Amino acid sequence: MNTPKYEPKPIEEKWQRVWEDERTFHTPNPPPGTTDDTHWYQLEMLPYPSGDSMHMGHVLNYTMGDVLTHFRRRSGWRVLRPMGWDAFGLPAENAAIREGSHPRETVERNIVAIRGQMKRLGWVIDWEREVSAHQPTYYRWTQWLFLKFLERGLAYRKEAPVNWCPNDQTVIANEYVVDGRCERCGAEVELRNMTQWFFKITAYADELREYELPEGGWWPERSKTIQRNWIGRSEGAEILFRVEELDIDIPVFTTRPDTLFGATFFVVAPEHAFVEQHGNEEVREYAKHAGARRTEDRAAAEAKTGVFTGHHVINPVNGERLPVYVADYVLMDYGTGAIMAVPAHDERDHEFAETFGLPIVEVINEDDVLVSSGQFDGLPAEEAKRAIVEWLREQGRGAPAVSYRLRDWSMSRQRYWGCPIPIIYCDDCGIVPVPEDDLPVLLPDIDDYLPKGKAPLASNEEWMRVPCPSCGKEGRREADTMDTFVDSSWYFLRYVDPHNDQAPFDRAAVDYWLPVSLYIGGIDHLTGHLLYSRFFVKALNDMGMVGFREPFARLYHQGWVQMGGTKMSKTKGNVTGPAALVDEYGADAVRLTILFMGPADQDKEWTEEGIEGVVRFLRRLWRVVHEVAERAPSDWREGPLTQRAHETIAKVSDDVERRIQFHTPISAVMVLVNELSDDPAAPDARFAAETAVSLIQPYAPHIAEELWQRLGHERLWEHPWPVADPAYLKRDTFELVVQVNGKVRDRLQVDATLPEPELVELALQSEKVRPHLDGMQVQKTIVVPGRLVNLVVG
RNA sequence: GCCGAAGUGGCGGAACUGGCAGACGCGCCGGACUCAAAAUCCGGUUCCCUCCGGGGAGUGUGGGUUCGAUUCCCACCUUCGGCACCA
Repeated sequence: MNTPKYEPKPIEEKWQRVWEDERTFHTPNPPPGTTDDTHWYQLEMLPYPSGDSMHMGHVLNYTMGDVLTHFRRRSGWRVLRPMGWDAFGLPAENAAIREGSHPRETVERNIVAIRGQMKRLGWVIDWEREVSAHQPTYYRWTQWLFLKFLERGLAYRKEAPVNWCPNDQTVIANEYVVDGRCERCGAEVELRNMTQWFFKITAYADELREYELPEGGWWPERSKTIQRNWIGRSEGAEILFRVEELDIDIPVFTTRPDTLFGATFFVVAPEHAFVEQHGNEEVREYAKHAGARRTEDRAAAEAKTGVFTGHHVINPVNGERLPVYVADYVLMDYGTGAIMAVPAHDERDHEFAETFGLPIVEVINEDDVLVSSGQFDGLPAEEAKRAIVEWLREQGRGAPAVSYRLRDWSMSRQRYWGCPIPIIYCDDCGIVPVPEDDLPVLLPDIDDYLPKGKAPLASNEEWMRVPCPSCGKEGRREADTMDTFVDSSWYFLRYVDPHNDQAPFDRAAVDYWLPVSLYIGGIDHLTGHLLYSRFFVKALNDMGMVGFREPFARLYHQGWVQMGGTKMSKTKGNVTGPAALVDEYGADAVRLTILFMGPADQDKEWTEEGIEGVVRFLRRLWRVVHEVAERAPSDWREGPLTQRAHETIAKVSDDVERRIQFHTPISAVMVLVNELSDDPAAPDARFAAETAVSLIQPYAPHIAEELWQRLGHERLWEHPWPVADPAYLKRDTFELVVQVNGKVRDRLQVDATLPEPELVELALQSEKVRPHLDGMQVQKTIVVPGRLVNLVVG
């Protein structure tokens, strides 16, 4: 027998050429009006082309999606599996700056390189649907959607304290400030008051806390909890406090209206308008310094600081005059930026009161009942909350209110490489949207795009000057660009209808495919991209543009592939790519290795050692299949491998489909191949070999296709996924475990049809069991049919 | 501080619904083939004791429920993640 050597490269190139020539992985949309429940939209988060190669984290992510895609396709489903590029934004622009080229050149070169690697890995991707955020055919519709949000009041401009990254020289969103630092570059962010565009994501705060998933959909509980933590909902009341001498009201938000009688002073945040309008020089001086500090630093301060403003407010519930302080422990961006201070029942207020010698009045006793609270005395605190708010409402001094931690999404960027915001400013007409027919507002090519603390586009006079669409007088363009996360908040809709030049997408097509059946991506995007996308879809649904309210029916987070204990990423520089490994061992081996490393949702340390075992397995599979092709009979007769093969089909199918688990199916096929190699001439060896090849195909499609051909067949990629015959999953005999007092004493091969009393009888007679029964009474017998007998003795 | 997840051989991990702990793979040990090596194949590999029949212990720690617990409950330890001067 002379089995040829397994050489992956020519085999992989051969089949990749076939798939490319035949457009094997192109999935056209079904004819309009098609309804079926056997379609699947498989999506993994799209990559940033900020470098010219992938790392092993990408390989894990996309290979998982690939296995699922093959599995669903062969199970008879119509599967959409696209790919695109998150090409705008800081990472790409910074990469271009580093290498001194234009961002467009950098990303387009990187896209070519990464696309080549993806094809070399043999992934099932419908390249005819490829989109990239930086192409005018795409960002035209990003701009169009922005205008729709503007019409609905969901995009707006305001001056507000925003996070400024001094290194990247742009505003960044709250969601991408981590521990007070820029998520991209690690620089400490500063708070700056700036006029910016925002998306009103807070309008959907409550809805985003709920998950309106379709039937069969699921999100990990952990993911939902993290999003809910981020949104942060507190129920309470808004209460008006009057400054008599100024004839103004200052609202506060509190979760503890029951403690209103215990308020002994009042505090506004340094950034509060009251300070600017009514503060004396000392107050404003304090506020200026305190307000410039980051929240993290304020929280870390050893002692409470503040200044009395000289003003007083009236407590609406008892008419007491409370001194108004400005203090930096009150934050402008939560609640109303002002608080009623109840030192007896709030730690921070207590600390402040101690420092400044302010009175402390207890209004709730140990039984959680109100005291010293006028007509509310004796009420349990929970009841008092409602009663006091109701009383305030009657007086016109308060109302129930809900406060969120979530802030509106600040989306203007003072950088060049992004989607232009389609707005024109006119001295007479104000903020004027660019008419739809004039879209896209093209991003001009400029030589000097370096960040300089203000939008680089602003210095391009020719581009900036434009007639006002409303009155025709000269206006000026918005020079900021959009946050990259705007681009990626709707890309999954564009894939469905990527070449549409009349609309961002066709509603019928989108309603057919969406929500995404399974979305795979890193958990780090939970409070950013994933929240933004859900907001977009809910808003689009309210605008009648899509027929669903959640973009992603199921969500799966792959674990980090780490090196040296930290996540592989370009910023950290600890990156290993697949290219060299693919050259040396082949794409199939790399695909198997990354999935065989362990549960896909767990973090893992990358090591090349694992690839050896996988390569051994592939060589063994190769050899055994050749032996089978040569020696096994071509007609099938049942043998011991038949049952094993059916068991493997059941195991692999269930793991992939229901459990979304990828490493145990590989083990199962290894077991089958190991047994097959013991007897490659068995009467059912051919069936076992075909089964092994068929089951490993989603993981290792090239070698599987080649071996399938050598077994005399064609086109495994469209061959129906095997189905386990239940008749073979039942065993005629089983191994009966015999326990005495819970300890295993014997294992007996017994007929599966034996009734329980006979199983007990066999157990009692076992040579290995009898010594353990000596001088003992059998008090109880437990029989688990098909498994074990436990004799309880004493 | 609040909320959540996870702890199993030398290593990655398996055991899905309370029923054989350690599948599969790595590594290691021994053997075959070879002048030799690589590759490949075969056998062994949780720990302790052993008269080689077997016996005992064992899934972070301590308790509990149960005939039976890696799995369920309670407490604790460790690690990781989210939120945190959020009123």
